[in-house]
Amino acid sequence: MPGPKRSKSAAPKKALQKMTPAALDKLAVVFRVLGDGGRLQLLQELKEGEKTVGELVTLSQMGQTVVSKHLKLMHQAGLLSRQKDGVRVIYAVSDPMVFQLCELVCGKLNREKEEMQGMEYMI
Amino acid sequence: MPGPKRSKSAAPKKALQKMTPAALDKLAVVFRVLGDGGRLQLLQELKEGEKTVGELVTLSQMGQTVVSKHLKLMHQAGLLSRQKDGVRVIYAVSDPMVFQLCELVCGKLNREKEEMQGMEYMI
DNA sequence: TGTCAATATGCGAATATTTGCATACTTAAG
DNA sequence: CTTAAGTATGCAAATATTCGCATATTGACA
Repeated sequence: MPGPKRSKSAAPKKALQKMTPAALDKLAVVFRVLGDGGRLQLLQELKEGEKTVGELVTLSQMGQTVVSKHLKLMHQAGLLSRQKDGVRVIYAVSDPMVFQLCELVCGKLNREKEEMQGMEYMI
Repeated sequence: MPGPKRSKSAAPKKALQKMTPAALDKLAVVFRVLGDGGRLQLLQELKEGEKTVGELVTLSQMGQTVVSKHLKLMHQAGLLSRQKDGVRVIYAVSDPMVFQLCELVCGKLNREKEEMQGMEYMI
């Protein structure tokens, strides 16, 4: 019996409603869509305002096909709105929440970076 | 020339510092780690407090190997802390920010769901 | 030292994602 | 109707991720 250093009962306190696996999967989909540098770059460009696919291709230096597919994915995930203007298609961020998400994570990453300052002599 | 319905200049307003592709990739990694239902389930269990690998295996119904790997990934991403207790290993959420992230996204998903209410007769 | 429990890791199969070419679709204009 | 610009899509190759078995590692204890 590996030492009783830690009580076995793990706080069955509140019985807070847990999300079902299906709900967690939907949540995961959104995170996965954000989990690509190229898509984050497009979001960054769209932060300044709505843009057409062509404008995003120019700005991002990515191929037209790839940009189109990234935009489609983000639109399907509900992150972007889509509006046709003649032959062009204008995409825009549909909910600024995405930027809050990025800021939260960036904040954490920056905090981690700071913790590393002055540790140049670490083994 | 497809109609000038929309001005060509796309607001070169603020020149707000954009993140480099490398920085965006680091951001993307964190989102990707959150982009898996199994890992979100583990985070959900860990919300109640630190737990050992074995406890998480029991709670999550996932295989030991998979749980161990998910935990390793989240630890590498800086989401979990890791502490040994004899032969056991105790994991805990290292920054409650992850729950803010989940709540933000869940909020959006729920808003979308509500918008769908009363649309039973949609085509 | 030998054994057992808890956790981690190497490896391969299954699966999913990303990318880009070629091409199809759509709309405006001649 | 034909053309051209802008965007989307089918497909296949490259790449990455997930999963689980078998096995290695670690620590406690006899």
